[in-house]
Amino acid sequence: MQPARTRPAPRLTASVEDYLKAIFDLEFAGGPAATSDLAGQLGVRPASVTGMVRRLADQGLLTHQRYRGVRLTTRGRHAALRTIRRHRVIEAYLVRALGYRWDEVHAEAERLEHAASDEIVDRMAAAIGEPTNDPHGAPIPSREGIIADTRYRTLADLRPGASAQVMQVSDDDPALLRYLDGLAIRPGCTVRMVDRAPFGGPITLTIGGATRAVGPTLAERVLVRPQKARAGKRAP
Amino acid sequence: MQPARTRPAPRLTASVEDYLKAIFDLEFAGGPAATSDLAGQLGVRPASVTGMVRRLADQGLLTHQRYRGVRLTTRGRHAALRTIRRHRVIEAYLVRALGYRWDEVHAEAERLEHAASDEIVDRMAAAIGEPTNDPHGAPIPSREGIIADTRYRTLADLRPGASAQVMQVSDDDPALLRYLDGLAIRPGCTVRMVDRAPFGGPITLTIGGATRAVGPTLAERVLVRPQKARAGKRAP
DNA sequence: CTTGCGATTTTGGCCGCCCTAACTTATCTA
DNA sequence: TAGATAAGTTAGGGCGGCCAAAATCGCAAG
Repeated sequence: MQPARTRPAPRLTASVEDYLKAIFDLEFAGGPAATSDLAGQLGVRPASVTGMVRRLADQGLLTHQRYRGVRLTTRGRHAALRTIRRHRVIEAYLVRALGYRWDEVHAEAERLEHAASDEIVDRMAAAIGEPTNDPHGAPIPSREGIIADTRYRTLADLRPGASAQVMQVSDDDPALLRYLDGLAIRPGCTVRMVDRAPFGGPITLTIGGATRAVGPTLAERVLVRPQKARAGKRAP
Repeated sequence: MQPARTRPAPRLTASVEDYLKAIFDLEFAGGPAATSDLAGQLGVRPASVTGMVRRLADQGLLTHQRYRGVRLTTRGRHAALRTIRRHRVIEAYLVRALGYRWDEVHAEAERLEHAASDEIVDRMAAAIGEPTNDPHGAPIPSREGIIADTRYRTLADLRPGASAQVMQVSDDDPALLRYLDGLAIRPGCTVRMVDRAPFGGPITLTIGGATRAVGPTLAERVLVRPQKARAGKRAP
């Protein structure tokens, strides 16, 4: 109600925060974010994206080259990281403090991230021991907006015989998460690629001694860090 | 994005929830809620209230008699009570689980109540032992929308010599809450009216053995339940 | 019964954010 | 090099939610 004197954080709308998050993700996946990709990610029409992009460019949150996509400015990136921090801390808190399952938290956090203050998010983080990653393995940006930008490979990239540690899984599909849980695929676990059939065929893995077959779409959604081959681990 | 098949809870906007809450409060304070009172409570212009009221009447959440104020329908009252439950559970949770002070929670809850699901609110309530009242003493509606409607008096109504138990204090002014805290006036404590000066003069009380003087505006914001006089309590 | 005043409503406008339909631009391929 | 196609943008609307200004109503006092 009162006009801000110094406007430290002009409080963006939920929609704006969603756009910035989506642009951040697309930029992370490589290059500038395209209008149609943004539209797909956000569930709106490309025309709506064009309109919003113009407003965000006016506010200095991103730069836009017509027909060439958008890039976040420093301000835009910081705003995106604040929202991402809120989202991921909330996810972690829901699991660790309120007993949610990892497949239930994304939707809830998607709404709470726009309403929760930085204050409450910091308190949540403190209450669960300042986690560095959300329940799906995604890194949590610091209060200052610094995020680990480690690049992982997907499970689908592993060569037969290679072992890897699962680092992160995609968080937005509850059914996928429940399925992964059943397979015991979760951040921190170790998997070994046994065989990869061509033409989108099944991928055979061992996870904790058990052998499982999964499809390529699932494998692409699991990020891993390959492990150095250790001679004599299993067959001396 | 998908059209709801059965629409169990059509998810109201934050603004609509605020209107319903405000109408509920005004109705509780007596009679139908007037346009200008609503405008004052919500911080908007009367013209805006008229417009919104028309929409809410169309949705069957309230009835409106032109120039005569509004009343909630059963549906509207239930929606209001769901929001109030969310608000008060969140306030209680912030204090009991995240270490907030009671003067800090109102503003935070005011935003979170519109984003939090009934699910998370129920989990919060369970985590802190299903509280029946929020930190300021206000009763928390049940999951089914039932709320205790006990009517209290204000501290200003007490006669000299009368004792009372503090039941509830108004929650929306942080400075008032901090001041009350300093006076040790909080729900559950016992106060005794010593003297009441006329013409808005000071009100003298004893609280836990200490004698304090407060103004009438403060006293009107403290709700109490008068106690039966017990002979020989202090002066046998 | 009339008049005046405060409360209420109507009117018209603005902004955010979304849509469809139609048009423009970039790029790829024949 | 000229389509064809995909991607992006413009134009024109709609709805929610707010506002100021103007018109209207209810009621009480004369």
